Amino acid sequence: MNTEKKDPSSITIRDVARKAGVGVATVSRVLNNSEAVTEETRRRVQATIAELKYVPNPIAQQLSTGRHDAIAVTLPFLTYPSFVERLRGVQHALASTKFDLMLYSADVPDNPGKPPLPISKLRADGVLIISVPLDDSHVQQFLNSGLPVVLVDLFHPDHHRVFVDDIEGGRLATQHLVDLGHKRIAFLGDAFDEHKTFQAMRERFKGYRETLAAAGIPFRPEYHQQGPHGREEARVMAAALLDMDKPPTAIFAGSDTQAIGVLDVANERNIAIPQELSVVGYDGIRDSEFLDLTTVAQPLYESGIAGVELLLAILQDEPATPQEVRLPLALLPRGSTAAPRT
Amino acid sequence: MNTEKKDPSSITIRDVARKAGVGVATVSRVLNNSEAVTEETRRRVQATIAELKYVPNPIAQQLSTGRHDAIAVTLPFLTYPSFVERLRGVQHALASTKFDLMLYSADVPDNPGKPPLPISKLRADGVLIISVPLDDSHVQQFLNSGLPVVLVDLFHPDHHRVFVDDIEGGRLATQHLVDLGHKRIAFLGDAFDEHKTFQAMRERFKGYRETLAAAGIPFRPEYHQQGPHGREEARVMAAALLDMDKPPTAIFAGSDTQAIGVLDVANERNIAIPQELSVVGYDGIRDSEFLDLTTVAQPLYESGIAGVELLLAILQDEPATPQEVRLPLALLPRGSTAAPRT
DNA sequence: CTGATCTATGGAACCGGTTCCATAGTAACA
DNA sequence: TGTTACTATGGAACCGGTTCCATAGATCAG
Repeated sequence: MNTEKKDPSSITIRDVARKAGVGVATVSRVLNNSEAVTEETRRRVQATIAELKYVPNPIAQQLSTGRHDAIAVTLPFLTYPSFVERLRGVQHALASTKFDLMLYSADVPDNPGKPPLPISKLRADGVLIISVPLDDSHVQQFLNSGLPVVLVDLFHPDHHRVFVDDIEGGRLATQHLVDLGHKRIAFLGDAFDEHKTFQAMRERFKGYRETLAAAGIPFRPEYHQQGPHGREEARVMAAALLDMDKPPTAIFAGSDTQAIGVLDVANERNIAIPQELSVVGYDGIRDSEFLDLTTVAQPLYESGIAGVELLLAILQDEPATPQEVRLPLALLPRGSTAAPRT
Repeated sequence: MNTEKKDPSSITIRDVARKAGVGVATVSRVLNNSEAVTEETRRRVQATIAELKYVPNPIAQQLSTGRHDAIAVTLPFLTYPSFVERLRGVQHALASTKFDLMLYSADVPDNPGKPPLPISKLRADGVLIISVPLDDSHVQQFLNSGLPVVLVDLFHPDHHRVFVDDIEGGRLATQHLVDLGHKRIAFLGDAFDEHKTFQAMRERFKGYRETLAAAGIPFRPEYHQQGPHGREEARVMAAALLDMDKPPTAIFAGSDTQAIGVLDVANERNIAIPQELSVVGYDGIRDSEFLDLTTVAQPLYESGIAGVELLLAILQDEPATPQEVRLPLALLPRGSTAAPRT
């Protein structure tokens, strides 16, 4: 529909070869500075390249080499700050490489159940899957495709991954509250899903229960609220907790977003934080600092960087066994937690 | 370095042609369901394709058609919610098309002055530039490259764009404060830069001054604070305003992020909002709702959608003159503004 | 019934690189 | 000085599609 575009870069490698009086193979060698080319011919070719303002066509390079020089990144729709923060890390890490970043959203509004990406037509050398709960059939597709995959914030035994120890994180948060003297500690988080790769919430909960048990505090099922992720949804769950006859004196929320929902409710009801209610979040997003929220900080930005680095390493070596990179967690005690009133 | 990858998709169009007993041209015709192919041969070819699980190699398609089936999106590093919101719109709009999304960050920490993207090696059919202040030399490069470009939240006379009327937005915010009876109205925003395509802040300021003038309120230069963007930076500017002998009774912040910085300071100093100080923001990010911040809402998500739609339309038609799509603004009066105390 | 027109189809060129392989020229060795 | 082993280089095949162009067979008009 458009035959004669303005094409300043329609100069091909053959034009360069002809003008420089060499063969195309030699030009190609100069471009990839491979093998031995006489210093003199190299200079001549380079001069011609500069003169003609020749730029190699990346698509042709891809076709003949089989490489794409691109990484596909899938992550949930960018509604939560933690995903964005991870993506920033990915972007940063990729910026200093030759790889481009192809972004795929796993969950487009129109099409909630859609498989994250059409693997067969993926034009990338590797895939980074961040926080997208995949079910087994998708995981299998990736394994079959032979495309290198790195999971971030996800777990599957057959895949490389970058992770934090969420059980430990659950312990850190809960132990902090126990240490402050709390006995009535609630957990507010996402609903669990057995069949998915996203297990973080389950593990945080596990750490919570272990710590309660170790402290000799019985687990009270009514103190465990679970529901869809989101600030609004968290408000509803927090309200349910605070409406109880014996409301908790501390709430451990599975994410900062949810913790902020708890703070909203406390604010509405004039419940003093931390005097009347202690709140701990999880993630360490930027807002947690502004809100003076005690939280278990995980290296979000760094996880993006680590994911890229791991993927690039795998692209080179193709290791036989799944590689794992563990990132550290840190409890950041801030103003939203204190000893309970006695 | 890796000669024999597992290659389930190493079946080529010629394999299909041979097996189906037709020519490659016919297979190609079936793939692109172009021209006339007998219903019978079509079926036979399709059966063979299914049987062999043949998937066309996208790179080869790109090479021969010259298309990329990808859109490059450049935007500032994802530090502010408004950029993310726009990106979400882009992502959503692209999801229902055949186009992939290649993400480029204009401002990588390591490399602040770096040109947004290496145009020559851009593997995309078009470019969407969102909120990235470009200087003229970059704009020129794009124009020379012949690559279709759409600007979102930016202005340049030679480029297509999606925009809001920021002068009008400045008027809306200021008029709202004037109508409430304020006389001492400050403006707090980014520093201007003549040579860039990002002119929004200047225009909001222009709307502010026009409205003041129309209301017969003299402009007081000391009520105009400008500095780098950011919540923290806004706190400093807000503090300067509130430290004055005759502090403003209302502050119009050029963005919600900056307005939130103002609220921070008010909160620290126990200045009652809106009784002692009215605050108006700009953008309508999600947090503005939670914070009950009066703001001039612009359609951020929709701007991403509109940008993609405009770009795709241009890809088809290549219109001779720059196209413009204007999106509406709306003042959302909320709890952060009220009449001044007399 | 025959020549003209149309339709479905196949072969081959093409997109623009990379790389295998053959070769001419030179260096090294005996 | 003759033979061998390199080295630098060019030609051509190749990656896997799309599409131009030629052709065989079918259809139609006179």
